[in-house]
Amino acid sequence: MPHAHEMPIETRLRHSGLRPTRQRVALADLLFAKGDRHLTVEELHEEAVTAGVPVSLATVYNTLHQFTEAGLIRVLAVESSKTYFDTNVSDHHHFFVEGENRVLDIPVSNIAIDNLPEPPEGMEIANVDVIIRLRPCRKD
Amino acid sequence: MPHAHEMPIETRLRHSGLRPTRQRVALADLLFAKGDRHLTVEELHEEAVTAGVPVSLATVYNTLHQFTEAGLIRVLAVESSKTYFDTNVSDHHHFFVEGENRVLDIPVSNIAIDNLPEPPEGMEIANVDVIIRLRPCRKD
DNA sequence: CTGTGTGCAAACTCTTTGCATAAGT
DNA sequence: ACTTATGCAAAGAGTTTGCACACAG
Repeated sequence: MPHAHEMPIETRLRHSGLRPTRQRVALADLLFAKGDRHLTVEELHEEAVTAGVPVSLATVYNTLHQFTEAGLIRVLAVESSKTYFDTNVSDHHHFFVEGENRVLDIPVSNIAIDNLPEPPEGMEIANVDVIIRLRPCRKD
Repeated sequence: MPHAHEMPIETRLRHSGLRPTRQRVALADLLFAKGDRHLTVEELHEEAVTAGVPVSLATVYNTLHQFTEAGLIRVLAVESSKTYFDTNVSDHHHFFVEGENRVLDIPVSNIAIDNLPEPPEGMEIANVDVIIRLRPCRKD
């Protein structure tokens, strides 16, 4: 189920220094209304237009980057052509369905990584991404 | 040290159905001569030109994809703008230095992943990628 | 009103493609 | 000779940017 948010979107935006404009509120609604999502800019833009919010593509790009900097969403590096944005910023990992280019959450409790290696001198770990790539089973 | 290869590059290419042309041999030499590497197309192209092999950018793209299909190298999805190629196709994971955009190998023996989740019905795991993103330590 | 945000179109980066020329076998 | 590869330039996808107009406070 979609997890309840602490405060209304307007307030969350304001706290991030973002004025709650029509477009930003509409995009945030689409992003956060239906639970955790994994979207490309193109997909969100299409949803917005379909939903009767004729936002421009450039604004979707800008907005998603602003949301990312504000920590409301995060970027996923699953394949090197499109950028995917994840509305779940908590610690978790992903399945990626090859061919379909679909991203699925893996609940963090399911994975344990042991023996995390020492980062090189002068570096610290910013974050650990695990991507499990899936393909259809071959039936033998 | 660079690990010894089983057969000369010419032969490896031929076994993959690739004619050992000047450009392909030169690129393979650059890729495999100095141990495991993580390169973008641009970087390899520049190396080749510097080394006196005036190969075109398009050919580097084509060649790296052919090598990838042949299983000689593999693609890394570390960030969604450039494609990185890894000359080490064995099972291992990566550090990614943010800011510098540098990729480093993590010896596989250092990481153990427990409780790999069940893939969804009809899917099987093709491969597991772990990317540990690094940033400079903050000195407090 | 004043300062931000938005939309559009143009620019930019990375990558792929088509076709004539060159190289491999 | 015959086939495949290469190079160039043009096209294509995704993304960013500059500037005039519109909106929020």
